[in-house]
Amino acid sequence: MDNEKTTIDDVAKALGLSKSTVSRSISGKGRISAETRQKVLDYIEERNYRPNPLAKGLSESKTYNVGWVIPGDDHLTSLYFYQRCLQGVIGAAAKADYDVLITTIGKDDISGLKRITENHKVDGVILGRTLRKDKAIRYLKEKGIPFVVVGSTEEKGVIQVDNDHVAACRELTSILKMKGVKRVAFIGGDTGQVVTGSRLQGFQEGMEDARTQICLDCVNKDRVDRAVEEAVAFGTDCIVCEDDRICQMVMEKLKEMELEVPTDLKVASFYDSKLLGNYKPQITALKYDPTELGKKTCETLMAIINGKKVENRQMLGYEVLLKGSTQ
Amino acid sequence: MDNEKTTIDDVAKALGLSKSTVSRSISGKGRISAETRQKVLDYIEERNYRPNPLAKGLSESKTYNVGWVIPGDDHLTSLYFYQRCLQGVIGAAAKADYDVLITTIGKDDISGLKRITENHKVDGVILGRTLRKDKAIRYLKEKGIPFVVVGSTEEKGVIQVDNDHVAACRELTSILKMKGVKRVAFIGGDTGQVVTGSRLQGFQEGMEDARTQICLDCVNKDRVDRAVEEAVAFGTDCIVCEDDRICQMVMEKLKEMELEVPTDLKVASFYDSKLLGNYKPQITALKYDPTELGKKTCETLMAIINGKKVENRQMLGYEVLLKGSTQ
DNA sequence: CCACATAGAGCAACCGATTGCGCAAAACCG
DNA sequence: CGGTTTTGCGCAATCGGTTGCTCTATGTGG
Repeated sequence: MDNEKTTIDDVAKALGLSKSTVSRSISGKGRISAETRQKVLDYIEERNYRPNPLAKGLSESKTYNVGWVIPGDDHLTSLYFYQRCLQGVIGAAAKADYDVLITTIGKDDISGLKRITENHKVDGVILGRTLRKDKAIRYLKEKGIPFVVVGSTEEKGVIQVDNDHVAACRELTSILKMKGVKRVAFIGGDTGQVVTGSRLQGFQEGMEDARTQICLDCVNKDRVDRAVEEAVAFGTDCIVCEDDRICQMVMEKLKEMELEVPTDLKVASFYDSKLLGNYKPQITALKYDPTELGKKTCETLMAIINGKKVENRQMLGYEVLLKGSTQ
Repeated sequence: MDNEKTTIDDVAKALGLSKSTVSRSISGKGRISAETRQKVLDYIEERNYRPNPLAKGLSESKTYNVGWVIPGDDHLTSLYFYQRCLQGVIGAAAKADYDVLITTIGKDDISGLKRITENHKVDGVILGRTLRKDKAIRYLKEKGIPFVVVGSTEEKGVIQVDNDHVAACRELTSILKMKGVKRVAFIGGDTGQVVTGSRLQGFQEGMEDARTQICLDCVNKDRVDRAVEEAVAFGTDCIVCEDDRICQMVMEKLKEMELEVPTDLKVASFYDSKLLGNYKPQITALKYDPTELGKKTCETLMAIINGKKVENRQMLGYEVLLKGSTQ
C-alpha cells in the first residue's frame, strides 16, 4: 500500500537533492560526498525504494535479464538436473541484480529463443542441452548474442561450463580396477548425447587393458535387459552404468534375475541422483553439484556481458561416492 | 548483423513519417489511413523491427513479463508436472507478447518472489504449489499484485485454475465399483498437500458405502510397503493409489510379494504420468493435461492484468484411462 | 460558397532512470 | 592572498517508445 510507486524524483524531492545526485549515490559512480550519499542510502533503505529496471535498462541499454533456454521435451533425469542447475543460475543472477527469463526450444524449433532475443528481452543466454549442428548455437553466434553452454557440447569455439566427465569417470573406473574387478561391462545410453562419449572415454582410459564389454544406446528397459543378460553371459563381475536411469533399470533386471549386489557382481553409476536414493546396498556413483554448475555458468555469462574475457572451457569438480554396491 | 538496433525513429525517418504515426500504425490505436498503416507494417515486417519492450514498458507502466513461481525443492513428479505446465504458460504468454520470468521459493523463504515484484520486473505472478497459510499468497494479496494459483489450494478468495480432482476421482472410483470390486484400499501421500484431500474425498464419494481401507501419509517406500501389507491382510481386491509415485512403489511391492496384477488384485492410480509408462499390464489412471492447465492459468492472469473480471475458481477436465491393471 | 466537422499526421511532453557537462564553493599551494 | 585544482552538485539531453493536443487539408451540409 505504502509502496504506491516511488520514483527517483520523489526521493530527490524529499531530500532536496537532484535526480543526478540520487542516482550517483546509489550507483556509487561520480563525485558525491560521503555524507550526502549515506543520507540517500538511508532514505531509500527506509522507504524501500527500488530503481525501475525498465528505465534503468532503457538508458543503459541493458535488460537485466538472462535467458534460460532448455529443451521442452526432456526426460526426468534432465528435469531434475535442470532444476538444481537453475537454482544456481537464479542465485548468481540475483547477485548481479539480474533475473531469469525462461523459454524452451525443440530440436528444430528455436522460436522461443528468437522471441526473447529479437524482442530485446535478455542480455545473454544460457543454453541447456545442445545437439550436433545445434541450431540455437548457430543462431546465437550469427547474431553475436552473448551465451554460455551449460553441460557437454561438441561444438568448438563456444564458451562452456561443464563437469569434467572424462576425469571423473576415469577416476571411478580406476578405483574399481584397484578393487580387483576383472571383467567389466559398461552400459551406456544415447550415443547422440555428447556426455555419453565422454563417460565412455573416461571409462576406457581408466580400464586400460582390462577386459571390458561395452553396450551402447540402451535407451529403454528392453535394451538394458538385453545388455545385462549379455554382460552376465560375458561373465562380468562389475557393471558400470552411464547414468542413474540406466542404473535403475539395471538394478531392476538384476533383481529379476535374482542376482545379488555386490555378492554376485558389483554395480556403479557414473551419475548420482535422487533416483538412486533408495537402494540397499547403496550405489557407488559419481556425484556432481548441478547447483554449483549453474552458479558458475551464470557468473561466466555475467562476465561476458560485462565485456570481460573468459576461458572457453571451464571444468568443475566431482565427488566419488563409494558405497555398498562395490564393496 | 543487419539487425544492429533499429528504433522507431529509424523507421519513421526511412518512411518520411513521424514516430507517432509509426507507433499508431503498429498499435492500431488512433487515426491512421489504411494506406500509411500498411506501408509501415510492410516495412517493419521486412526489416524485422521490434519495438523495444523496455521503452514500451516504461511509457505504458508494464513489464510484459509474468512471474512463474515454483518451489525450489520439489520431487520428480512435481517437476514433470511443472515442466508440462510451463509449456502452456509460455505459449499463452507469448500470444499476449509476454515472457516468463522464473523464480523459486521455499516454505518460509519468499525472497525470490519479493525480488521480482519489488523490482517491478513482472506484471503478475503464477503461483505453483501453495501451502496452508501460504506466505506468498499473503504477500501478494497485501501488495495487491495480480496473481493466479495453478493447482490445488486451500486458500479461499483466491483466483485459481485447477483440475477437478474430486469429480475425476469420484468417476474413476465408481467405475471400479461397477466393475465389481468389493474391498478397496486407498493409499495416499502427504496429507499436508491439499490435493490429497480432494482425491480422498472423490474416492469416498465414489465408493459410497462399500468396504474400504484408507492409508494416508505414505511418503516413502517403507510406509507404502506397510500400507500394501495391511491392504492385503484386509483382503483387498483393488488398490487405488493417490498418485504415480505411490503407484510405482505399490507395483514394486506387489512384485516383491509375488502378487499378480490384475489377477490377484487390481491397481489404479489417480494420477497418470510418464512414471507409469512402462508397466505390463498398463495402469488404469486419471489423465490430466498440465499444458492445458498452464495455458488456461496464464490466460486468466492476462485477463486480470488487463482489468477484466474473472471467476475465482476455474476447473479443467480429465480423462479416465482404463487399462489392463483393472481388467 | 461558406461554416463547420473530421480525418490524417506531426509536435512535444512524458515514462524513470543515467550521464556528460557546467558551475560555484571549497581546498590547495607557492 | 590570488590563482589553480578539486569537490559536490545540478541542468538538461538521452534511451525508445506512447499519447494528448494541435494543425492542416479534405469532406460535408445548408
